[in-house]
Amino acid sequence: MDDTSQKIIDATMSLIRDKGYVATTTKDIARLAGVNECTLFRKFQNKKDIVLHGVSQEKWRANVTPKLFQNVQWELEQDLQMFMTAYMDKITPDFVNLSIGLRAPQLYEETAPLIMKVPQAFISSLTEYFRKMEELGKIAHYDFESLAMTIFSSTFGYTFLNASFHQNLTKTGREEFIKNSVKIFVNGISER
Amino acid sequence: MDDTSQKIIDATMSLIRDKGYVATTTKDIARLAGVNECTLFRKFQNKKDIVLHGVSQEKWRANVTPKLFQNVQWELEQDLQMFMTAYMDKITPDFVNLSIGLRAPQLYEETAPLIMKVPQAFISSLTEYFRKMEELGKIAHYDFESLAMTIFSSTFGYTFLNASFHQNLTKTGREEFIKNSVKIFVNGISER
DNA sequence: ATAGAATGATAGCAAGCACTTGCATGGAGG
DNA sequence: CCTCCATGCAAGTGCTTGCTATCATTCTAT
Repeated sequence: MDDTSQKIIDATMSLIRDKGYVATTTKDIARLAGVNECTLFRKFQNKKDIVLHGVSQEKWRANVTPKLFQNVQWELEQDLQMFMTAYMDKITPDFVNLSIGLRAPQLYEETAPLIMKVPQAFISSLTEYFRKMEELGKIAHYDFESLAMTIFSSTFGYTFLNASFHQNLTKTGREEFIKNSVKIFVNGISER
Repeated sequence: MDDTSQKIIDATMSLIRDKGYVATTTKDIARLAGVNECTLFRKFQNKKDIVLHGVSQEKWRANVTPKLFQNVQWELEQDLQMFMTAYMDKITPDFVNLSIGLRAPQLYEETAPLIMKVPQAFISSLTEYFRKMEELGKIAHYDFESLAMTIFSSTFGYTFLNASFHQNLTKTGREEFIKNSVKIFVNGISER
């Protein structure tokens, strides 16, 4: 990937994050990238092509892989905190807004599978983690998929709400939210 | 509101839900509403004006008011289930998609406050509910705002994920999700 | 029955859109 | 020094956009 192409991709993705795909014009892109408009079409077939190159890049892609779940200590509270922190590190407000900006009918078919990968990876890995924790005798049996969905929903929900409404919705900061939520989850599935 | 204007508003809001504000053209609107394009501009000042009339209508607005929280039984598990069920009844996938379709820079200033009202109402009412439950001696003291945020995040997260990915993300159905989540929350804040 | 209001049909406006063409320029490598 | 490739520049393509103007038609209320 030459330098000019990369500048074009970066400009495109930034604009989509801020204004959405349809509202992002090729003139905008050229201006922000600091290149002539016709250069876009020398490097890429069309506007959509730029985006598809963008979403295929590591840089513009959240990298939530099962690898993230290998670094566990088999201690429920610590591990859950680590999972949530890792998710929020990867899924920044910028990334959330980019994902929404990509929600155009013209792109949906190609980009939706990519966007969906992150939640899927998180949920299935978390479910698998719980299964192993049960094997190790550290937690009781449970509907682990439903539990993973509860934990992921709240992690995702907080991330999204924060990206959309900044700090206007709650005073609860990120670390505080994670600590308190994890405590509830841990306590919530413990036997009495 | 005369019939023609209402048809125009309905068509506009449906299209925004499906394609987003920028991708929705006035020709699209006229076709779907079954009226001539120039009629749009006889009834409304411009395209944006149609949307602003739309979002001010009960019909195109989720009605999550504190009233919803008056119908409580002061029984934690039942009440939380009722809150989550009521939220998901109001915030349908259609409404979620509409909210995202309204996220255009041209509209943001005017529509964002309206969209933000729903989470704000939910969180503050829930926090208030917990305070009263403490007064009644039904639950122990806690950081209630943080707790409300955890519960709202997971409710919102599930709703949003469901609207975006349909059933491709989890097999956990709505009732099951609510029941299991509430159990964890209730158990999670109980003393042992 | 008739006036007045609402709507349709048609045409068109300027502006903006994604995208193209032809040619000039500049810088790197042999 | 020359060649070649990447890029800039200016102009322009056909099409779509939001929006308007004019006039004909239909509906409604008295």
